[in-house]
Amino acid sequence: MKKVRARFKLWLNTEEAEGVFGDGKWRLLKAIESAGSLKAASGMLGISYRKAWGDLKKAEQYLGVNLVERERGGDKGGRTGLTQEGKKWARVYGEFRKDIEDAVAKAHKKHIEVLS
Amino acid sequence: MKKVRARFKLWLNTEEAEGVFGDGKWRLLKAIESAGSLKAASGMLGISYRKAWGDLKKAEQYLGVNLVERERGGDKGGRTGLTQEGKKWARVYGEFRKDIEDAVAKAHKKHIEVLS
DNA sequence: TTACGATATGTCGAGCTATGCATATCGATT
DNA sequence: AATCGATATGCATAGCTCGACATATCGTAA
Repeated sequence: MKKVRARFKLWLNTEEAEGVFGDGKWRLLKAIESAGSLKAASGMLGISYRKAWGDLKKAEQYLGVNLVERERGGDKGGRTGLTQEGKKWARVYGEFRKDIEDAVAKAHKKHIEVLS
Repeated sequence: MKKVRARFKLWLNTEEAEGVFGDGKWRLLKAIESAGSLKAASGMLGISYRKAWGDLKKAEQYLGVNLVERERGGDKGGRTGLTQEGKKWARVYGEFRKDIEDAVAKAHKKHIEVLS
């Protein structure tokens, strides 16, 4: 048997929609926080602005939470930053995800590695 | 904030290929075990025979393990059942997955539900 | 008031995955 | 040897997601 590594994907659903939050949107929030704009954030993550914008809209719409505050115009064109709610979501989801990451590593050692 | 449920996806990679085993292939093994044939198993799972066959081939090829024993011909046309290795994989992966499922439920309670 | 750069949003096409369909092969039973 | 139903496998198509492209809008500073 060859050596295998475990991978996982984590996300949140509401009754109306699937994938309203997950690793991608979590990374997006963190990137927005450090970059100060949606455009810069999408560039950092290597995804299209179009997708980043759509992801953000979906998350806010279906969670029913304002994650970011947006400003249009101005000499810098505009900006996007996290609201308090957005910061909370970034932090809480990060902790949630970390717990799962640890659990996967632990379970992999316990169950899968012993097969080798 | 609306009510959210956590979902996850789990899979295994080798150095050569991604997704060589995971929930889908695990369910396939279990279905083969109870159905006694690949055709019946794919029907049970609501996936095409073509996909079930490809998934099985991929898993065996990249794990380097014979998961099933196949028989062609005969009055019943043929059959497919699990090898000892296949049964072990079905069991071990099931336990692995269960640990993660529990961890996700627990972490969801701990981190996400409190946001409501 | 003009210019600039980011937000906002629709649309078409590319890439990937699964499905449907077609065919070939196999072998115990009749 | 003829049959039957499952395995084995290629290919063309449908469906879906994401990205590229195209605009429109906004508001401060020069």
